[in-house]
Amino acid sequence: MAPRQTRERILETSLAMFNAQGEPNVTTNHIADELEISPGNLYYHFRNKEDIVEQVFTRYEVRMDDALLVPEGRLPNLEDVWMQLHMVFECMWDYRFLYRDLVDILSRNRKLKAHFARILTRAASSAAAVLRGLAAGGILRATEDEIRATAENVLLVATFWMNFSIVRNARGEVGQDDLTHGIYQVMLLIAPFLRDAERAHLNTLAQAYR
Amino acid sequence: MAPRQTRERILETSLAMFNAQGEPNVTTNHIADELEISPGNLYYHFRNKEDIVEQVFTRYEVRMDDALLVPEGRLPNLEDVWMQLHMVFECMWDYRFLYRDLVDILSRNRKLKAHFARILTRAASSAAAVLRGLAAGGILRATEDEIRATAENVLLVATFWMNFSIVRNARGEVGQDDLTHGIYQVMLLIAPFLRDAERAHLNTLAQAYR
DNA sequence: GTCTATATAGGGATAGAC
DNA sequence: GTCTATCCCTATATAGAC
Repeated sequence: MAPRQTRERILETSLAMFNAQGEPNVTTNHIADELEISPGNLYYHFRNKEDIVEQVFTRYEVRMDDALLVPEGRLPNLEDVWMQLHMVFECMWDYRFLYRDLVDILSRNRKLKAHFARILTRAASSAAAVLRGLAAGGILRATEDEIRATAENVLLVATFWMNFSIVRNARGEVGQDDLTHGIYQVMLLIAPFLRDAERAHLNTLAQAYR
Repeated sequence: MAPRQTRERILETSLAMFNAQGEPNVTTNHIADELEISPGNLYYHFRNKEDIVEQVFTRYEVRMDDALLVPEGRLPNLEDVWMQLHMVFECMWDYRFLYRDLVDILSRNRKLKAHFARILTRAASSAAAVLRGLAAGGILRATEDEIRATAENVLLVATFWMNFSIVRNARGEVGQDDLTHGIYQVMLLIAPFLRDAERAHLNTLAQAYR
């Protein structure tokens, strides 16, 4: 088979298996079995398991960098926030293995840790910029300190929302519904600072997910 | 050596090593080495590694159950919230290995998962009760929906604060200072609902940790 | 590019002597 | 209660044939 294709299949299957079973529970042999190729073949394409994780991470990084772009040239509105949260949460969902064992995965690999920290920094800037934009547009009222603290909480809630869902449900899997709930949960962080009309509207929407 | 003592030493050392290196990275052989006992001896006292984790978890559970007790017979004030957050965060710190790899640890053990879910449920009740108490005392103003959503975010931020700290600092360890920052971060979740005087006071205090 | 076969290492766990 | 010795199994990774 063409080299590109096998390499690509390994990456796709690895991602799927990491997401389904958790990265620590997926071995190179499991991946090879699933693809019906030999372990030796897998090691022809990648130096080791960590190499696979790194390549998958790189794709995640590109995707998340895109999701974090803030629309320029105009002030953001609540619809923009909504849209951006969807982009970000869908990216997190597609690479949920990373978030499931975030500390463990990053602790084994300095490069990944540095890159993830960079993404968090970008996300913090993005969140703060959007909040400032909302304030400038009169949609939101908050001091600079409140904006900074809220941006930090937005980051934290978004980053660990899926883990929270998994851990809270005594049984049962986490699905796309929980993601939507997470988006609302993030919106509710900024709700107290919204103009009355917008806050009332948001609270009505959020009823369905409490 | 008396059986109680060796068993006790195993539990203490395991906890220390789990916290320092992460539970997935600590093997039964490592624990035995550290204690300068034989692996066979360790297995005389515990059926397997999971048994050790369960026993350590039980102690965590007792401790957290205590920290989540809400003072009865009077309305809570902000000082109570402050104190309780300290109790809870110190407990989380002492058993931080559990939070570091929460999803992974719980996914391997249904019993632990059920117990942790129970603790989260208790914590949610506790948080909501305290917020309602603050509202009843006129310290805070929020609708029932806002209280519910805020309690959920309090839970999430508290549960994953340490992981967030670890992951955000590109390098360097997490220490007790970060814990204090986490407590402020939780307080800032409820700040928007506080009476003006209390909110101003809190924001002043929080300056040091932004 | 892919396979088979295998080397190496380590972790979990037990048997049986002391 | 503790130790030594050991077994089993799995995971990573490589060598060399095809």
